[in-house]
Amino acid sequence: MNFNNVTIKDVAKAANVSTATVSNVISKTKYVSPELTKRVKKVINQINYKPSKIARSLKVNKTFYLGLIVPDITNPFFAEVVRGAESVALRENYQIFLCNTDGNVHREEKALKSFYEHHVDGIITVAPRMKEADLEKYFNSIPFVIADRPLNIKNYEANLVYADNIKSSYQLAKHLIKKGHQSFACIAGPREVLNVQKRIFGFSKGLKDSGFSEEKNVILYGEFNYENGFKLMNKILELKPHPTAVFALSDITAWGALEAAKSKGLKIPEDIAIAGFDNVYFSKLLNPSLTTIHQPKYELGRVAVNILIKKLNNMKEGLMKKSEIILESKLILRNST
Amino acid sequence: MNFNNVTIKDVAKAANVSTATVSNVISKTKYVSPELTKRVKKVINQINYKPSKIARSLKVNKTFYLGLIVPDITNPFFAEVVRGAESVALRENYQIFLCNTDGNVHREEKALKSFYEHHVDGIITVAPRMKEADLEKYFNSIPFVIADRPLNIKNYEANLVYADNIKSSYQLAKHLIKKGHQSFACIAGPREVLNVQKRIFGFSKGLKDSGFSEEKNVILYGEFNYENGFKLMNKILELKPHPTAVFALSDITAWGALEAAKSKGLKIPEDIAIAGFDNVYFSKLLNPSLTTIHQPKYELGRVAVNILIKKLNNMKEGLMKKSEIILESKLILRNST
DNA sequence: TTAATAAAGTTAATCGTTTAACTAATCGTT
DNA sequence: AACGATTAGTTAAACGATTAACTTTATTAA
Repeated sequence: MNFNNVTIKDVAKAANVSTATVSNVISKTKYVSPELTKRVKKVINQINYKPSKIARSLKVNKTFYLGLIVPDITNPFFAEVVRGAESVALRENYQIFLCNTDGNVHREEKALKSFYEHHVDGIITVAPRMKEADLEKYFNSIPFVIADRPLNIKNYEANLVYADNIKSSYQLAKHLIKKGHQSFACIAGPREVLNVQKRIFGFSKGLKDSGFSEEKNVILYGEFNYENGFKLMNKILELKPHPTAVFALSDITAWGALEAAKSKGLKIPEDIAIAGFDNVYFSKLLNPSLTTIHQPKYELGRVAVNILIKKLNNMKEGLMKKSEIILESKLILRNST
Repeated sequence: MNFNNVTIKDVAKAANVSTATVSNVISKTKYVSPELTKRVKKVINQINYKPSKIARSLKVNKTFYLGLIVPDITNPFFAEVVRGAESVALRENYQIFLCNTDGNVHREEKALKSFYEHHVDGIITVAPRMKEADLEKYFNSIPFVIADRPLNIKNYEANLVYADNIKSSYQLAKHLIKKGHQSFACIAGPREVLNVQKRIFGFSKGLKDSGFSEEKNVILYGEFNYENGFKLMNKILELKPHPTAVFALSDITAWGALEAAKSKGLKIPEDIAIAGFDNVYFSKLLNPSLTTIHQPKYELGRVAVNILIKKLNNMKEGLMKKSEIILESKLILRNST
């Protein structure tokens, strides 16, 4: 690998052909005789010519770049989504631009603008926080897939992928009831997040169907992080008598909750049961291991990019239909409940 | 944001000026009269013109892309490095291409080639596994920073950043000795990794300086992951009598080791002490919390990109000097030892 | 008054590809 | 033999910016 910029003209000159022929040898879009093909290929190897993707992008108006926006790669949930996304992007010869936003709407907008100016072919955004109306502006103007945010598809020409929130939350409620619990709490994420609303909905429905009234379920909202899990669990424990089963709507908040309970000397699951959501890799290593709801994270990334690329390939035919893919989630019973 | 491709020509036509003037208004490289400036800016806003970075890249031969290669973003250690890298890249208006390699040399090469063809301005590679001679080919031909791999700088014109391995490993040995341990084991990473060699070196030196012979320290090599920590800890426990203090050379292997010991019914740190390396966020949440050596991960990423960009800016002046920055690491005592 | 200089724009070449339009040679038919 | 069709290659115009070289007009100095 040398870095002197050899161009297609150098190849053409050395092989004594036109640049068009070199281009055709490389892209195989037109027949070139074996002799010329051989000659050109030989020169390409000799002078180590690598076509400039920048120049190509400019000409054909396609970059093979994908923009990927996530809240925080440090969160193992999103890290796995990214790996999934990357796996199919690489297979299809797309390169990924990554941006972290920490759930900050302003930074989401900045990332989108930047991607736009860099002429990415498409964008996938994971768990975006911006308002639906703002989001809509973008996905109406550039190929776009929204992962992990269950919009009401009826209202939008959007392409969505997310895991089912309701069914498994419902199952979790049933499971906790079967274990004999009578009073419950949820450590939710931010109130406006649709995933949160759906998980709460499923869980509440499970309780209601077993005859528990709404007062039997304390719901506290906050950010999806460890500190918040810790803090809100302490709030819950101040209630007398306190709920005996806690549903944290993400694993990392569940970890915080677990730690808070342990530091107060409570035994888990005997004194209080705790469940999470996501089934992040390390949740099974906790002590006690965490009951949680598995989300197919890698798959989420995979599917998102798949849809996006399918969309890009269909653009010629003018297709840009809406779509909604709901992946299966699954209740995983472990020792914390 | 609309996606009809308005170009500089459209602006020029609408404002009744030349494209050169438009360009000068935007880049401020030449004086343009207030009247024209105003007219041009107005048009730019009206038709929502965004300059094509692709076209610009082609012309000025600079992309403002940076390639970032990491083994696995799912590993919280690398995730933090990436965040650090991103923070300064964004500040300096660079976009980051991300590639995961799972420590696979072949995929490292593929990523490098791909970055090269995409005309990234520079590459930072975190903990690369390829042979030094191969690595050298690349960092001699494209602006390059190697993070988290302590080459012997005397032999190379390389730019390095990594955290000190030796001193803190030495301190850990001393700490374990003070706790009364007499026989030791290391669950190392792959034998050929320089970080591994240095950590082992520091740890061994600590033992030797206190009069322990080499036979008192069992060293087992393997990959840096949870499963391997689990497996090798089981091997260690088969020894009779088994070592009472174990140094796992990364936190995630330490977690595996911890779990293996616990599942055999051993009490930690009473029956066996375990320490890790990295101080990944979640290590303090384990039960017991993990004694470990803190690496400034975010800082590692920050510094790497800083050096790279400094290098890019100095390229005009022909500067491409070697450099080596060793960040401080720090022993963190917790409950597992 | 006039030549030289400076100021404010414009023109057009350029970056490295792709590709439509063209040319020249060959082939097949009648 | 002559015509059109096919084949295999070349030429040159894009793509959308930047920028050196140029033009035109205004300003200055002697």
